[in-house]
Amino acid sequence: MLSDSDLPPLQLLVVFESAARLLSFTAAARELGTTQPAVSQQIQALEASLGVALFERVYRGVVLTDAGHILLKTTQSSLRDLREVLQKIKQKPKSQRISVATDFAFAAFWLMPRLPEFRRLHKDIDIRIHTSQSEVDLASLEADVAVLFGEGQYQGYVAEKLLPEVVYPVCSPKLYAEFGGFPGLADLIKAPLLKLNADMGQKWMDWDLLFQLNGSQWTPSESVMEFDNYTLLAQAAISGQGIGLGWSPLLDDFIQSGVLIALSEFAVQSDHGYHIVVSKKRAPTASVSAFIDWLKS
Amino acid sequence: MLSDSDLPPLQLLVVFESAARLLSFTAAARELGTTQPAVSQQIQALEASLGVALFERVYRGVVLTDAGHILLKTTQSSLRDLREVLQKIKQKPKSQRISVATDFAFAAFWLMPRLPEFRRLHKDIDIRIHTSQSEVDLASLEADVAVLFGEGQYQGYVAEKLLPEVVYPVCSPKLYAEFGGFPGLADLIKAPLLKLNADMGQKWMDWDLLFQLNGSQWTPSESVMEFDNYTLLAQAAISGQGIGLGWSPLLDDFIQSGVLIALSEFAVQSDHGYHIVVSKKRAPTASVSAFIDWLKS
DNA sequence: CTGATAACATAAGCTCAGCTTATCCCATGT
DNA sequence: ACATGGGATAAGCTGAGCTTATGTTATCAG
Repeated sequence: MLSDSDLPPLQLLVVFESAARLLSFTAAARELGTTQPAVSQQIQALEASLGVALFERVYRGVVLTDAGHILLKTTQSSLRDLREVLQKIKQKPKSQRISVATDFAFAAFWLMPRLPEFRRLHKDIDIRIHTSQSEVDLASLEADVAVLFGEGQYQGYVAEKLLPEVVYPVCSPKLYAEFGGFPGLADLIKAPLLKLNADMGQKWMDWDLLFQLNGSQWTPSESVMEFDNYTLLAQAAISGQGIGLGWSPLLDDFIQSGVLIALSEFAVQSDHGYHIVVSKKRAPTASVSAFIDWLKS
Repeated sequence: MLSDSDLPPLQLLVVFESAARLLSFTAAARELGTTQPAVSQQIQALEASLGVALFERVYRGVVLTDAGHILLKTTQSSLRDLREVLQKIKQKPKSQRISVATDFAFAAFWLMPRLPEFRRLHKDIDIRIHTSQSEVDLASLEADVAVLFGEGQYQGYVAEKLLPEVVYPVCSPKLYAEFGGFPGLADLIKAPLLKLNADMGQKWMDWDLLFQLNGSQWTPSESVMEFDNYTLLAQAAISGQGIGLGWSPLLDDFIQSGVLIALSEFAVQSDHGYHIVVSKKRAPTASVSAFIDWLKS
């Protein structure tokens, strides 16, 4: 239904509005950076397409007809509205706010503690974080960038390794002292072990694999506490309820501050890790690139 | 302050609105009667001029960005407003209402009695009459057409003779009977004479000139009543207060109905008269031409 | 009264914006 | 693996929209 067959070239309305406001084709030409004959011909073209006189030519200028007055009123308001919305759009670049998708653990232990630094460096960039306990669904999520744990293979996306998966047992200093340390792997199972349920689809390192990679065989400890949520597991470890698996660099801050002790001699590494993932369909904006550079630093 | 340097070419907004509504450049091209590459390039030009992406290109089409949504809303309302006002202007041609300038006498005695007939013949034409007792000031009056008494010379205007000045004494049948008729000019001055003051700038026939044109010399009657307004003079004649000068065809209706008696043997004609006067600056519209044709009939 | 001035109208010529055709690329569906 | 749809891009053409030049008219000033 809406089509331009019933509209004259709209640029003619811009010229009309200027001439009608200034009541002079010569003045309009000056304002529009063109010439009087151009304005004269364009007004003529507009009047011809409408079949209505918009101006009455008088000595040294023009005056508006009734039809001209009516058209001026609407044209001025429409042009004003359009100018305002175009100005609004230009002032709010799409790249000013970026959305980041990641899992809960990375968001909680790594990103959130460090985000103030990014914000200090980039005051004009607003970060919105989408987190999920389960595997992030990239297809339905329109994030600008994702930081995901895994192998780094996502169809339609480019993934770049950010952090390798380095895992080691961690416990509180209190528990460590209570058991007199853990010189060997076999000593670990004397204490309660904190286990993350891996049935959420996440390919996380677990105790079984850690023992294998350390050249030993995992035998279930008599006391194993299971968690669905890594943050709860970490809290349990901090409060001395058992030994958990710590992922570098998620728990680095706790280890550095002495809240947790890393049993680094049992550290293992896999080919998994956290990756920066962006869509192949969109070149990253300047803001997204700035965020990615900061992640890598 | 308002200038087009801050507006993109507005035709781009027409193309944008179609593509945004249909969410497809190909469909927009069909609607606008052009081709998909043209639409693609125009949208790109618009996005480049704004520095903002308005569409996200997806499989088999496009979706709007936030900025695109904002722009669509305003563009649709502005285009709708403009379409409506342009339609309104086209439907109400300026030529539907015409303004006629004339003097009071012509308006009162000739035009107004006949106007219903014109209206019956032209139901779509609205007449607006501007009258004046003094000489009509054409320069400041923006009438479409004027009917003026005079010689027919007006700078910047085309004048066409409508009615010659034919003047004769008139009186009421009562007065005529009271004086037993007026066989000769000399008999006229036995009765009171009604005189129009000519100091208004109007070049009207007066008693002096009428006597001269009848080969006699005007000697003031003992009883002369003067009037500034011809309608009052006519009323005085009708009510039997004296003999007045009647202008054909202004008083034709009264003579025909017997309200007044024309002393036709003393009728004179000058080179003055009523003229149809139109501006050289404007070709008459169809309505004005219809009115002029009707005047002549 | 004459000449100057301002401003719109018109004519003719030039040029590049806006269109076209052709082709490429990609995602999806069968 | 092939077909299809739809946006992106390149290259070429043309006429809309501009320019310069000139004509016309009304008004003003000397």
